[in-house]
Amino acid sequence: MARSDEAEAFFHAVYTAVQEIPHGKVTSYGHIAKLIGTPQRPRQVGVCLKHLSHDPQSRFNNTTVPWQRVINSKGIISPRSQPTGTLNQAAALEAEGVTVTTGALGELMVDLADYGWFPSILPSEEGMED
DNA sequence: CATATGACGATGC
DNA sequence: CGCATCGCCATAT
Repeated sequence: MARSDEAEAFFHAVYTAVQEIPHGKVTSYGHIAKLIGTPQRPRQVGVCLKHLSHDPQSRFNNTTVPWQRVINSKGIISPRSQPTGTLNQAAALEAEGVTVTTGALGELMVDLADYGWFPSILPSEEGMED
């Protein structure tokens, strides 16, 4: 157990919330952060996905967690370090029926008005493990 | 252990 | 309404 329980709970919360995203829909890092009760840490949500295990044996990995459905609040796929991953994410989204538009600068945009998934935040619903 | 960085977001101007 | 800066905090070096 490398990470503390608190961090592990955060990771778990993020992955679980991401799995709640319906097929063919997308949401933002900030919204995920709000859903799990930490609206001040949208960056950490990205960290969780970056650390997402590639091990098919793991409970949460890049196959069981639809990380591709998580983009930034601008409706643009976050241009991380390499364009390959970004393009891979766009391809995965299109495979689900999500239309991805390529901007003049090569930014991959998704129409949040059509594919955005922003459920109401009910504290008694997400934070019910009391 | 101190500094830098990042798959973000809000705010200032 | 686009760009600069700050805040947030786990990881990396």
